[in-house]
Amino acid sequence: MNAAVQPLTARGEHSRAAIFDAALALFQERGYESTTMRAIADRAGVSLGSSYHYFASKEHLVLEFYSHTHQLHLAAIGPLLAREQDLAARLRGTVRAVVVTCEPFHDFAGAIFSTVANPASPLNPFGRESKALRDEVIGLYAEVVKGSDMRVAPDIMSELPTLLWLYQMGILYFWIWDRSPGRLRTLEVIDQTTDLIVRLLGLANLPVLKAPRKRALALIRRVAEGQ
Amino acid sequence: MNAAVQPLTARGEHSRAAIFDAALALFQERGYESTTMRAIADRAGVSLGSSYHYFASKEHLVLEFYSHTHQLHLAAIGPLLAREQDLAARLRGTVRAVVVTCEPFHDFAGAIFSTVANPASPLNPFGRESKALRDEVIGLYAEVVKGSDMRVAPDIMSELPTLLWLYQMGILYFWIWDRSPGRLRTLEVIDQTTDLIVRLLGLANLPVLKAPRKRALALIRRVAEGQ
DNA sequence: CCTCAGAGTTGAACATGTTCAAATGCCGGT
DNA sequence: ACCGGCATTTGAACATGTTCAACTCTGAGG
Repeated sequence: MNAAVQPLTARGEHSRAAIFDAALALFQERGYESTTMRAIADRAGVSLGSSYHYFASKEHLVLEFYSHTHQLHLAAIGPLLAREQDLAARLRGTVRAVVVTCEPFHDFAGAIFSTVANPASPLNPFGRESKALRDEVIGLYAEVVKGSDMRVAPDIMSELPTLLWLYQMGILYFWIWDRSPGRLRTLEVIDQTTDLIVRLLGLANLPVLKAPRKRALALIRRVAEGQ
Repeated sequence: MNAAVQPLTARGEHSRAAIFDAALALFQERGYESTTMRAIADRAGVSLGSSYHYFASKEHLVLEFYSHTHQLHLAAIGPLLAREQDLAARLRGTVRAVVVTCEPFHDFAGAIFSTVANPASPLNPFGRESKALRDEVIGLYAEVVKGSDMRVAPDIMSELPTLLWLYQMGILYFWIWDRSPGRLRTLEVIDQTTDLIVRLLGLANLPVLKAPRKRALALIRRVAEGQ
């Protein structure tokens, strides 16, 4: 699998965009598996080979799709983060916006999660190729917390954004399976879990819990240090 | 994808076993992706078509592999469960045995997890085809708890085995990524998390925590009810 | 020994992700 | 106008999971 090429001319730029747009449309219409690279190339008006010139594999089209939805997500929560100070509201709004933003892609999101979980896949969330995007999302959660009026101790803060990113992935996995109308169950679970998280953060400051807190943090660091 | 056939003669039984053995050996030697169905058929001494007669797909070979390791796991923990009464020890031993049993397959376990996570895959842990095995594993964790001297309230007990099954999957996912020598990090994490779980179960009985406990259980049920 | 139903087996054919060497288009320099 | 180099494009060829219609084998019944 050769690395994909960045377009250097307007013509190339146009081709690349056409390929991605075609892929996005076809994924939505027919799902991930049923969309063939040939069909994508056809709709984009390019040859099969050209698709591979700009995207190293079908999965890399999905990686691009991530960035795409991430941009939509950022746009969706901008106003909220600008005005709201309450951490629970910021967190709830941010995570709700994730699933709302992804809703149009719900039907094929499941297929995508499969490749995501594969350590061998370029898309896997811990991998090199997805690092840029991962860091951006983790950074976003850092901002969600820092922009609130909640005071979080430094030792917790150093792990919290990563934990929230993991939490968001868990919510997404739940959402994939959610068949309830309007995906209401996912929204409810988000409301309850974000509330729970904020409560726990409040409790963590109690002096009584100093020892357990140290223990928990050590465990979390131990788990996280591998990456 | 047609359903696979159960062998009805000794000859068929022999073919089926040869195919599975060949697949297992090749998966270990070359990994999942690099093992082709043709190579499996070759080594098993049957034709390509025969493999599909007994296993509906390459993924179904992996499902069989699950059952296989599950049997190994059961055999490994039998003595422990028979003699040990302490819940922490039972749980630690059981989960440790999972990763120890799976150790020979570590290199290709990652590839397998990918298909597992895919809602469209027959292997996905919530799906119909893996229900039998899933129920067996959940049942095993029920036994791990019930055979201990720990008293667990009925409302918790009704969710606990499923939660422990989920927990085991989380450990396996961590184990897949673990590159530490002897997979020591995974073992450490198991020790600490099983300890944590048992402590939490102890705390859950405190009258002070009655309300939060009800809330948490309601949330868990809400999350679980979809399946 | 013959028949036959059905279990078991086969390999060619197909679909689709991927590779690659060659062809084409484009542009700055002369 | 021509050329050289580079970006871009192309589609045939390949690898591999999967399907399927035809074939072979086996054992019971007569």
